Amino acid sequence: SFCFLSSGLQLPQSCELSRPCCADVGSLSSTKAPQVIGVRVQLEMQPLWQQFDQLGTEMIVTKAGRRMFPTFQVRISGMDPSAEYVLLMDFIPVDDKRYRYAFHSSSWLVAGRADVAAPSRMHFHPDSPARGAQWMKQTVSFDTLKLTNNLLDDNGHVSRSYGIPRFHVVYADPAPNSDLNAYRNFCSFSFPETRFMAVTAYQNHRITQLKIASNPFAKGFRTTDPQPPGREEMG
Amino acid sequence: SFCFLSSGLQLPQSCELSRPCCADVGSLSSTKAPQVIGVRVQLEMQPLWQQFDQLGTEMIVTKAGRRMFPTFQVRISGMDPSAEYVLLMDFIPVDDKRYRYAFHSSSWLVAGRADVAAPSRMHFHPDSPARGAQWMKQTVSFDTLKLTNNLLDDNGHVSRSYGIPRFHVVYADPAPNSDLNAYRNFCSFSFPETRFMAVTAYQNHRITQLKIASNPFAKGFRTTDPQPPGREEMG
DNA sequence: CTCTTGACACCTAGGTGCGAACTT
DNA sequence: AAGTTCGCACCTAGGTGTCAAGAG
Repeated sequence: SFCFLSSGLQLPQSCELSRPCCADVGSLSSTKAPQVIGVRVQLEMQPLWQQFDQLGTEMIVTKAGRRMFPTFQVRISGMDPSAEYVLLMDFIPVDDKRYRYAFHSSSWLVAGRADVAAPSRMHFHPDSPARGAQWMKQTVSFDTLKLTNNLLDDNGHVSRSYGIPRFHVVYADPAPNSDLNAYRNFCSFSFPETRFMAVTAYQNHRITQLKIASNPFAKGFRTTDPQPPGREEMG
Repeated sequence: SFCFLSSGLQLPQSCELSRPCCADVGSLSSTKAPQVIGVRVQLEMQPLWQQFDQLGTEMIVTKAGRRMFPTFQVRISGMDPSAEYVLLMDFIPVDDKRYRYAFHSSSWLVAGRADVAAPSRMHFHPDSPARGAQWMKQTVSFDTLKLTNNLLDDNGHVSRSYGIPRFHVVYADPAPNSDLNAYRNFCSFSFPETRFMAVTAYQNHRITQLKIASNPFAKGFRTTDPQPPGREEMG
């Protein structure tokens, strides 16, 4: 019943979902450095993400910044344990449309064309840089990352647009002139179930209820009805 | 009235207080690397530290770990802005004695010899490593550092001993074989007013009152008497 | 009208000294 | 007796959705 869920949304062609994303630099130079070629990334809390995605995930954006929920967390393997990496996230638009929510049909409707999308800011993981062994040791969490109104562009027109997180693994090449081969030294990942609509207030009541049910910080809004076992505290 | 305050306590000779501390490696090889030779460190919250020191600072140590109050914070200058540094703290004994508190005279009395002091663990500043420009940009705070019973040795006999924080600036030398010249690449600092007695429970009631008056987390124990203006929230 | 902002009650998470209970 | 540990009430600091008010 959500138009954007059944419309076969396509991500930019340069990005193969949940697989290494090779920037569109031409086939001749698409070789990746050995430090990133084997990197594999697995999304954590995938069942929760899917649960949200089935309803049409909404994320609140505010001027001061609001955390994402669910939190973007990944498990990484295949790094060079002794090599240094920087981990980043940004957000890319899924389409160039803006939406409005039709309460009578409980669905999102196209409501015009989005502003020209300026590249979103890069969010460094606070532990960057660190060695591969450190990153692979445990789940990497972007729990302190905050979404703001200026997320995708500088016009403050982020909300009602549809986007998806992108995760970058950048090998910190110590070689001089390593910037000449910069495209070889990174690898990007996206997960389709993490796409979301940026909003300043929740539209879909079922999304609100799922947030309240699964985000510990929203426990104050839970009713006394016991949750189904195993579904609580998933964030 | 505190014996340890009037007894002319001396720090290890290898450490010149609040000045660069050259390890005792002999005069021939005492040259320091240019990245650390000019480093200057200034203690923050010095008036508060002095206020505590005049009463005889006590710091709670627990099994799980307890923060210091006042917090050890410094401002750094004279680093090479583009060089990488690691910042550390440890704790060194001021003497080899153990103490007990005599409530009738409100003073600490020598109560025996301390255990053989194993080297205390090193506490890395969580932002390490970082470039000099980053460290010098703002106050460097060790507010998350926690004192434990195993602080100075592994026998659990830390309390009732007298120690002082030591702060290390280590230049992360990228050169191969840099460990051969390791002594050249660091610089250590101590501040006499930061010395303290490690305790598992406060002994001097005036210390307790000053902690309550100045530590925001202890606000629940403050009486309704207004504090002298400018003395509150000093931590 | 649609959308955004800000104050608010209610949480999580964790830092305080207190005092009873415990250990030696 | 002396020293340590642990649960506790009371804080700080900050993450929730709600709802009224504001902005366009």
